[in-house]
Amino acid sequence: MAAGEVSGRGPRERMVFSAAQLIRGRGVGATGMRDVVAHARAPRGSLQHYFPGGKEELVTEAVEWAGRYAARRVARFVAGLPEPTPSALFTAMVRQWTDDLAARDATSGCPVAAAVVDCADTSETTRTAAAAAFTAWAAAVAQALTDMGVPSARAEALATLMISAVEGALLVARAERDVRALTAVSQELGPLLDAAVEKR
Amino acid sequence: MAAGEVSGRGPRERMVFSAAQLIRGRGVGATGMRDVVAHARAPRGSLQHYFPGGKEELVTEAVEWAGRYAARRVARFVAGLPEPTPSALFTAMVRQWTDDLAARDATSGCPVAAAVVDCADTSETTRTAAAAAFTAWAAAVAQALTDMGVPSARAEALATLMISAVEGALLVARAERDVRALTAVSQELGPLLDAAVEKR
DNA sequence: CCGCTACTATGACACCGGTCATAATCGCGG
DNA sequence: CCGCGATTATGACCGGTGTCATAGTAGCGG
Repeated sequence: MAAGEVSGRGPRERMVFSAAQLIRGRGVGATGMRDVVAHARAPRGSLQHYFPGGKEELVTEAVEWAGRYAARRVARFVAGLPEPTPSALFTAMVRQWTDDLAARDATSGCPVAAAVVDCADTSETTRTAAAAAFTAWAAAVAQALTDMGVPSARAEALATLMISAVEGALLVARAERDVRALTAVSQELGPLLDAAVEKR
Repeated sequence: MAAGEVSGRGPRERMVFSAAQLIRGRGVGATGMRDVVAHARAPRGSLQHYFPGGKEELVTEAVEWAGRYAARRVARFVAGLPEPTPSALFTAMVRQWTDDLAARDATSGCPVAAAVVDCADTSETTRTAAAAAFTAWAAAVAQALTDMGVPSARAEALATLMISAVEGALLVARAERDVRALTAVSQELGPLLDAAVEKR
């Protein structure tokens, strides 16, 4: 979710990416299809060609994309860790967001969160996609935790805790236009996470 | 935030309440002013009379109302606790949401979160109101924690952690139409919270 | 009854959104 | 060059939005 890269491969992929980008900034309702094609520098006629399901399809796919992205990202984080501890992973996750907030003046949040808020009870398929996104993300985190020695029973619960904390802190941080909440969460949760790895 | 009470005092107060109710369900963008007056059973003409600032004013006030409500609620929770421990307070906070989700099939979230997602970068005043709402809520929690013996330095950080965790878990729970995330968060965070009270 | 303020009623306006209909163009195999 | 499917272009439509203008009513002090 770098800066504003739009040079992804096909027009279709670009549109999905742009949709995610816009949604996470203004919410689903305020994101128009015309805005998406403009942002993706894609032809407007391609909308009804690539997304015959209309806006709902586009939004859903943007959410799915975000879920895959987050999951991939976790794997990359743990790979790049000096020494893999749960708290280090969590710090890395948080840092991604603090960097993102700083880079764009806290004008963007998480697209999945936006989709949940705006579509959870109007579009069943979008809601399901959001749930899947969270699940995929959590699975990646849980996997990383078990690899670090956390009993798999707790790993899942801790993964949802981590994701929930990040997502919530992101909300607060955006409202306050201050990274404070994110760093606080990272700080306070670290010890708890590390304490969960089984000593051997 | 009981069920669907609309019999609050004046028409103005009812409209603010209804706005919060609708916003937390469908988001700000999808909530029309006409919907609000209908839900509040208030005359449509009263809109421009009571809220000359238009939708922005109404939304902002709904957010402020939600913030006050959450803060008040915390005080009531701690008052009703058998024995006041941080984990017990957190469980009570979580339970309020699980009950709410169960009562309405997970069709509603937090109005403040919705406002952040939809208005954070379009309306400065609404964003500020959301920040104030979180701050008020956190202050109430932090106060409760210090009363329980948590050093005031950590109390603030823990309060934002609690709020972030609840808010994030609420998002996940709504997406999954399952209370799981909320209970997991409550479960995992409890010991950490209780460990923060200073033994004397 | 008057006058004044608080409130309500109602219709119109300008605007914008997603979607559809229809036609044009491209690109390539034959 | 033809044909044909994939893509793009464009304009229109319809429903819905927030907001405003204008007029009406209610209630009360004098």
